[in-house]
Parts: sequence; structure tokens; C-alpha cells
Amino acid sequence: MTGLLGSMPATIYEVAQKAGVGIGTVSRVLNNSSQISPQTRARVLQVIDKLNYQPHAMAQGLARKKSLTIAALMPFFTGHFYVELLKGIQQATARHKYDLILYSIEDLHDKDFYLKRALQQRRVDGVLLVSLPLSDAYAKEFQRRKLPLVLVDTSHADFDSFTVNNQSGAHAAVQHLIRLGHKRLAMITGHRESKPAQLRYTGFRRALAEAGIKLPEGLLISSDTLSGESITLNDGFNKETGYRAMQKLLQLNGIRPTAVFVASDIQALGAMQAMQESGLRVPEDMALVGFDDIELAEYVGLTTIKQPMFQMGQRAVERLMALINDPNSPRQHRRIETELIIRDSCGAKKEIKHKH
Amino acid sequence: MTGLLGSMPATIYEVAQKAGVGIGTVSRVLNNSSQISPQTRARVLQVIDKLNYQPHAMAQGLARKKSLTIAALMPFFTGHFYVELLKGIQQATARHKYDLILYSIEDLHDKDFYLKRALQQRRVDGVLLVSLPLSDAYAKEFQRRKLPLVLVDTSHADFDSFTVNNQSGAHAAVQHLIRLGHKRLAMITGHRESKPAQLRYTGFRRALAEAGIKLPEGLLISSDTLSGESITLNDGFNKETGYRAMQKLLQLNGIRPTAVFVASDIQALGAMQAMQESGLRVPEDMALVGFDDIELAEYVGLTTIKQPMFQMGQRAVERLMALINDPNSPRQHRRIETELIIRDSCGAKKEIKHKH
DNA sequence: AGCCGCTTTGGAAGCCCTTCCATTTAGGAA
DNA sequence: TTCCTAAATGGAAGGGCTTCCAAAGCGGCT
Repeated sequence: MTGLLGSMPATIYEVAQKAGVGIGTVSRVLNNSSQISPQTRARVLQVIDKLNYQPHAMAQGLARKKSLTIAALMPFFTGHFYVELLKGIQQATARHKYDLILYSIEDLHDKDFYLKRALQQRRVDGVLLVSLPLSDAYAKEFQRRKLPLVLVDTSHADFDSFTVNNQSGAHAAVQHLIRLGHKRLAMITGHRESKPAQLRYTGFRRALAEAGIKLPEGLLISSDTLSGESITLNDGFNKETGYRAMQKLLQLNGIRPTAVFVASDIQALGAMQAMQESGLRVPEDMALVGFDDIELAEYVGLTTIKQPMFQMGQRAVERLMALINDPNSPRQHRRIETELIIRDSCGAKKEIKHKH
Repeated sequence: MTGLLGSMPATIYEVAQKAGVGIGTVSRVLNNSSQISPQTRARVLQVIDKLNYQPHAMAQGLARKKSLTIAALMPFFTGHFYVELLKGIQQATARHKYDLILYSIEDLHDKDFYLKRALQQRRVDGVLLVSLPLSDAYAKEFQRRKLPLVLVDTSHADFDSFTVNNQSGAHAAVQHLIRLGHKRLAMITGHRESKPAQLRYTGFRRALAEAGIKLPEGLLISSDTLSGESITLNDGFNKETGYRAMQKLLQLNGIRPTAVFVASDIQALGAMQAMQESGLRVPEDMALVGFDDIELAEYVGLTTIKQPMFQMGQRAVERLMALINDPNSPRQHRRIETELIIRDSCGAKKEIKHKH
């Protein structure tokens, strides 16, 4: 009995010998080459089946100068966002019969090390760079060697990228609040240097401008204007900044806003906590809309902007495959549109109930 | 200018030539072979550095019959549990200078396909099988060929495994409730066929027995004894089963328990909802302890049992590396101990307050 | 000078494929 | 039958490494 895998996996030579053909012929069968007579093909396939033969990927890779492998470099932080993204990436990769090597970048210094490793040692056929900046030196390398690269949740003028449309997402969120009748709006956001924070702010301003609403002094609160322990972390999107920002808003007694757009759900949770501690209710005393659609958002009934990460992962891989097949394919910068998820915190549901 | 990666990556031949040595010597330097004179080594290293040379992993793999790659097969379901596990796996893999190929198994039928692919095509040096059953046919293959395999969150007599100690976790949860003075306890759990559900039940019984407490009729509710839409899904751990189970408990008016051990957090959330709808408070009217420590648990203040998945992922990889280095190393079955996370739902915190 | 035994080095063979070129074979046309 | 063309096939070369064996270098001995 040969066993499922063969005691020592068979090689193309054994297949050729048992089938009474040359190795070239076996290779041609394996690669669906055109010039093979149906009988020979059948005979070879039969032997392949009997020996349970599968080609050795490394030998194939060496000969073909292709690895049928792509690498994804991503920071492994938070939950939902990356899990969904990874799911999408993994699924699409498998569908194309490619394998995925995953590199988790915990320190930005490691990035170039792993890039080099993926490219030069592993000879991956393409790279997915997620949420990480592309250094100029590597940008040049990728271009010079025409290596397929797709950026996800980050961007660079010279390479394909998929990013969430932060601006239109924020715009939709704010527009929603305005339609619900709010005229006095505030915004809580992350650090001013954070790109997503900037874009979400732009969307906010645009929605206000379109409705002819002005943003009074003090109704925009960025994380870096606050003080506290976890304030300086990352992009400023965390619970504490949300909490402190809301406290600050609540101190502006006279001109308290009736609705707040919070640029991240996690901050929105902090904000809700601050309101609760002041005895205020959401949305009655103040309506809230967040951004991200984290897992908790559903639980607490937070209206928010959902980013379709699964789909984004899939599409990024599709694009990468296209680039692998045609490295000269023109650049594409895709903005993935977000979705407004209406729950309780914006007050829309109550309003509907009133009307009936 | 050579560029970061070399216009076409250098080979060992170029290095040898520029350094004025033979390829064997370069190879020896690369692999830290002993018999090399310091001067030669220095010269070769210098050229390697200048050419930015890195060995071609596929050529190395082919020659060495080793890939410096491991594969992880896992179902990609839920959040926290797998994300943490994957983080641990990824980190430990990188520390050993191995690369990780990730296979997501969405359909059990795919499992053997990907196993075969990993083993026979990719020639990975070891496999991590997560939360998936090992079929007998493959078990034999792994044994015969002495292929390093480590099971995570699943087990098989003949292979190394890392599992959460469900029983002692449940025991700790229930013991905690008993220490808080509860004498009338109930349990809500998943399907009776689910292995974790069974083990958690055993832990529950053991804690009761040790305290001399009997479990009255009707105070154990398994998902498969309920009716409803999502009831039959997977292992029975979902919100709806928790909700229905609690409803059922609440109908037993006379003998309502004072505390409930819920075998999964997600069910505990459903149970809390049912209580809330009946106007009951947690923990005043009924204390609750869950299992899993999902993200929401912290938010709602659910006392629960935390499974240290990150650590488990790391340890599984460590073990796999040990097996790669010594395939005859004796089997080990490790049970990872859980941690009791005390929050509000068990009433312990209030009790402490009372005392002061 | 000649010899011995290390240490150090060079490079052929081998790992398992793909691909290309040469060769064989079959089928038609003359 | 003979010759020509196209289809089918065999297998050498090559891809970049490791490893092993043979050979060279070296220092100290006699």
C-alpha cells in the first residue's frame, strides 16, 4: 500500500517511468500544455493519480521563477478591521490557487526587513502592504523591478491602492445628523496628524458647509489637544480621548451641541460613558454617530459608518493578481465606499416611531 | 547604483566571483559553517553586504529538503479567540526565523486538500492544526513520515496538542460562585455533543460535588434541548440559545437559581437580555459567570473565564519547532490553564463594597 | 628538503522541476 | 512509394542552493 502521500513523495521521474514517457511529457500534462495526445495525457494522469503525485512547489518555483505565493504585511493590532480584511485576502488568494505568507509588522523598523525577505528570499509574486507607509527607497525598487504591489488602507501616488473613503463616510454620517434636524453639531476626533482623522474632518466640514451650518469655536476636539495618559498613543483613537473630549464638550454649558460626530467608535464609547456619568442620555440629550462599526457598536446601539473590509481584502487580491499577470497594467486608486449603519444613538429610530 | 535589492537579485555565483572564492565557501559563510578562516569569512561577508545578497529560499529549500516554513490550518470564524491565537503563532514563528503560510479552512472537506498541499507541494517543515479534527488517514501519514504536527484547541492521542483546560476553567467559575455563597446554581450550555461543552459541564459538576451541592432537575439547559432558528448551529454557543435558555430558567418560578454558570459569553449576553426583559437585574436577582472573555464581556461587566490564546499560539509554535528539530521527541499533551476574570456580573465586587 | 596531518577551499553532483531544441512519428500529397 | 509538414515526444540544460569529496595550503617535524 502506497499511502496517501507516498512514503517519500514521488517525483516527476517516477511518474515518467511508470507511464513509459519522458519527463517533458509529464510536465506538459501537468501544465495543460496543448501539444499532447489525448491517450498519452490519460495514461500519465492515471499514473499521477495512482502515485498520488504532486509537483514540488520549490522545484517548480526555481524553474519557473514564480512562487505562486503572495505576501501580506500588516500590523496586527485591533480586532474586527484586520480580521475581516485578512479573511477577504485569504479567501481571494486561495481562490486563485495562490498561497499566502503572512508577516505581522509590530515595529515599523521591521517593515523593510520583511519586505526584503518576502521579495528576495521567498520570491513572492506580489505583495500586499496593509496600513503601512511605503518608504521611498522601496517604492523605487518596486517600480524598477516592476514588482506587483498593492497598498491597502494606505496609499502612494505610484502604486495601486485601496482605501476607505473616509471623507464621504464622514460626510454621510454628518449629513444624516443634519437631516434629523440637528443644527448645532460638534466633532470629536483623533490626532490632527492622522490621515484618516483629517479626511473625516474634511467630510464633516463639507457636510456642514453644504447645509450652511457654521462650526462655532470649541466644538471641534482633537485628541492631541487633550491631556491624559493614553492620549499620545497612535492616532489618538481610543476610549480615553473620547471620554475626555466629551467631558470638555459638556463643560461648554451655554452652547452645548445637540449632536456629535465622533471619528471613531472606540472614542464614541468613551464619550457615551462620560455622558452617562453626567446623567445624560443618548440620543435624547445628545445624538451620536461613530465611525468604524466595531463589534461593540452593535451591542450599544451606536449608529456608525461601516468599512467593508472583507470586500476590500478580496478586491485588493484580485487587483494584485491582475498586476501579476500584467505588470504594466495602469495604476488604479480605488476608494471603497462606506455604509451608514443606523442604530439608536442618532435618534433616527425614535423619530420614525414618533411619526407613526 | 545597485539599488536596494539589486536590479536582478545576485546569486551565490556572483558573490563567489567578486570575493574571489568558490561557491562552496560562500555557502559555508552563509550557514555559519565552522571551517572557515576569519579573513575569508570577513571578505565574503563584505561582498554579500555590498551586493545586498540574500539566498534564494526555493533553491535552498530544494537543496536542503527543508522549507523554513510552517503552515497553520484554521477555521477563520470568530474574533478574539483566533486573532489572539494567530498573533501568538505569528510572533513565535517569526522569532524562529520561519515563515508562516496561512490556510483558512471554511469547509471541512477542504482540510485534507490543504493538508496535502502544505505537505506535498509546499513541503512545509511542520503543521499547526487549529480547532480541526485530524482524520485517521492523515494521522497515519503524519506518523509514518514523522512529520511534525501540533494540534491546537483539538486533540488526538498520537500527536502533540495544546488545549484549554475547559474543565478546570469551569470548575473555577463555579467554585467562585459557591464561595460567594450561592447554593442554588444552574448551568446554561451548548450542544451536548460539543466537546468543550461536555468538559465545562464536568467542571461544573465537580465543583458542585465538592461543595456537597445537588443539581435539581431542570437547572441544566443544553442548547439542543431548545427550539429556535439558530439553535442547531455549530456547537450551540450563540446568543439565541442563551436567551431561550434563560427564558426557560425564569419560568421555573418556585425554584429559580440564584446564580448561573453560562458555558459561553455569547450565551451569557443572550441570557442577560432575557433577564433584562423580565425586569431582573444582574447580579442582584441572579449572578452570572460566563466563559471565553470575548470583547463584549468587559464592556458589559461579565465575570468570565479567559483563555490565554496568545500564549497558547506561542507555545504551540515552540513545541512545533522542537519537533522539527527532533521528530522523535515524545508526545506532549498540554492543557493551558484559564484565568478567572472577576467583573460585575457575579456580584463579588458589590460584596466587597458591603464589607467595608 | 621531505613528510605528515590539519585546516581550508574549490567545485561536481544532486535536489525537482520547466523549457527549448532535436528527433521521431503520423498523415497527406504527389 | 516517397517526400514534406505538423504534431507529439524525449531529454539536456538550467534555475540557485547544499554537501561531499578531493585537493591545496600550511606549520612543524624529522
